[in-house]
Amino acid sequence: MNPFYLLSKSMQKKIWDMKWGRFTPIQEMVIPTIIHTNKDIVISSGTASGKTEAAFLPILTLIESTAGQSLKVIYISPLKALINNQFERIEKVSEHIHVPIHRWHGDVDQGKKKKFIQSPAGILQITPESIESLFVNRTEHIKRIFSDVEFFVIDEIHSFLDTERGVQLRSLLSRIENYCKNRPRIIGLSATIDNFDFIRSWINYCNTDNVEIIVSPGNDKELNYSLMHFQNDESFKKPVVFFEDLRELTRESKSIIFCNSRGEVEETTVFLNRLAKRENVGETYYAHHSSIDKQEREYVERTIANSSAPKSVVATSSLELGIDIGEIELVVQVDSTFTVSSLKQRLGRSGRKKDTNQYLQLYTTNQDSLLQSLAVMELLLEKWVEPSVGYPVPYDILFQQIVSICQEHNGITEIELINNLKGNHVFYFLPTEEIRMLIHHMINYDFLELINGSKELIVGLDGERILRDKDFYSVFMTSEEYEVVNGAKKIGQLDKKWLINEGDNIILAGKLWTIQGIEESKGKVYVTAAVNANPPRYFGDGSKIHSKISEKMHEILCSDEKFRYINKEALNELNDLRKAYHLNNIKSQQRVLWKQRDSYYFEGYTGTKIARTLVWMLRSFGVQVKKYDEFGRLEVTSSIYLLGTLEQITQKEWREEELIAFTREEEFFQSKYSALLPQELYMKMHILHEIDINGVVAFLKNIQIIVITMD
DNA sequence: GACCTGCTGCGGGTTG
Repeated sequence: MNPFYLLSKSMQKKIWDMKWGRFTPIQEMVIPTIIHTNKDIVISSGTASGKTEAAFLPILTLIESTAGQSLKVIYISPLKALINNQFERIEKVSEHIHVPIHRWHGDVDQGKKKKFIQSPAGILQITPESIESLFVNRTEHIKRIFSDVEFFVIDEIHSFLDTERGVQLRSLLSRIENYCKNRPRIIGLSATIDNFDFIRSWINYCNTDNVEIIVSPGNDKELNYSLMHFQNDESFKKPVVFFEDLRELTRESKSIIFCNSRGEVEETTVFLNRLAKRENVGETYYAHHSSIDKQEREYVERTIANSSAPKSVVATSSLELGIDIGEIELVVQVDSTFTVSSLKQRLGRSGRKKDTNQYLQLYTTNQDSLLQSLAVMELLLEKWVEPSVGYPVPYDILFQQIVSICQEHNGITEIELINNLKGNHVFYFLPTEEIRMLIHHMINYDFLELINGSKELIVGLDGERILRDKDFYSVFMTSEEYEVVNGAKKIGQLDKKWLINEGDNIILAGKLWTIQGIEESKGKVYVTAAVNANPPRYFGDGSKIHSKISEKMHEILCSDEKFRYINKEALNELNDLRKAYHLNNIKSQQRVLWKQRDSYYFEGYTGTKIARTLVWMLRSFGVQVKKYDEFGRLEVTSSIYLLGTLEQITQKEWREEELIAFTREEEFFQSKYSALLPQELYMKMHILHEIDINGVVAFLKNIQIIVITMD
């Protein structure tokens, strides 16, 4: 049966009015499943395949007769921008059917929020953090608001699977369920995902069979791609010819140029605009990243979306998720992404229009990046992406949620609290003794307080301090920043860890500035225009590379594959890297230990987690690791023979705890609330997030180590 | 050698 006839009369009329030709394949599959079954559903398909409508046409059909009276659907988005975007899309579909739609996030004004609280109905579009704020600040209303909810729609659900933010969200959904007459169905909208089992249990561990995953048939778009290498100089500066080539490439097309850091975005934007100016073209390249003022960013998004001229945006992963910037013809990636899924997501931003193809240009500017880019691209072509693994033992989020739950209940006994957590979808599996240990720790440190003859728990004084801070609602870490202003105009932000002085020249938002003054108390930096400047530095986490990427890099070193999509300079560099490997006829299951006088270089080419664990194991045997990188390449200077130690590592019975003494401060796990946990629970988090003993042993057993002496 | 994401309520005043 044509899914059209499954929809309500008003939805059918709406589709007529919008002059839709036909449903997309994903819509044809999803509509009957929502209407005819009671299942949770994950809709996995590329951008612009009509996922939102696939979910909302049938949902509106099911709820339209009663949606005027109470809240039926909670739509959750990781981005405020996406809420604003989708608001218009959903409003369009539900125009004439009296289903109210409400937006709720940090930028929505109080009046609108008040109105919703007074008469909650229809659809609520909200962020995880704003759900948290409802539990904390609107406690007396939540029962009334949530009781009739029938659907949770989670947009970009893949972005929640492996993150602390996802743990928080899933906990919040559990807490909402406690107030619902019936358990709401979960509909997830996702880019391509792997590891179906994991996403099923993320949605409903009690009944994974009831989660249907609907994957759209792959698109028939042709992918055009190539890689160009421009070796940087000794001071790691990108050569001018690289920028000239990039200018040439983007002169006639609308493109996104992805860089790996905010500083590179700034540098690239300024350089490209200088080249464009030489051709008497006006501003053509726009910078986009999180430390550029929001208004400026929105201006850039609009300019790119509405421009018919070939303008381009230079961005970090800030433009990776679904923010609408119109049709993009070309995606450029400067140096390798850290994950395959990131490259896939970025490339999906081009060729969205019907009958257009996808164009991807990779640039590399150093040898590692070349090798890594090839590895990532090859894995993408093999259709591999990093599988979801979740966020293990989330005691840090448990800490935050306990504060929030105590606030929600305004007095709860320890037994009730534990029962509540045991019924929570993300905490149920944590041992009761450990939950109790955390609660008692929180009482001891005044995060919680016992009242009513020590029977009931409320938020303690130090808990209040955390709870009343506006920083409470999000669970991810952020760094402190200065606000940069030019007169009354906000330009963006600078990382406080980066030491600046008056008179320094910086690039921000693609423009050059001189720092005129720093007002520490207000956290403000005052700037005026300059003619010459350097990009600022921002500080982030280290990178964790999946084993599969490192292994692929090693495989490429061993092979003599020419890769038809790379230029001559890239092939020359690659052959240069391969020389020693080819000369010694190294095979892909082998790993080389290069010996040079008193130094040993072991090129492990394995994942970052395994590499670090290996380093700690080596240190425990007294081997001094001088340097190591995220691909497991390490340098050792030691009289102890490394080979023997590696052998011993595979034979020993390891306990994770014994590696802790050999871990440097900066190598420990860290998250927003991790420092507030009892030591024992914190170490559990560290162990499960950072240590992989079985991984190291399996890695060492699967490889054959070849010792080569270099002189 | 990184990147991204988010965020009180209330009362009292002014403005459209």
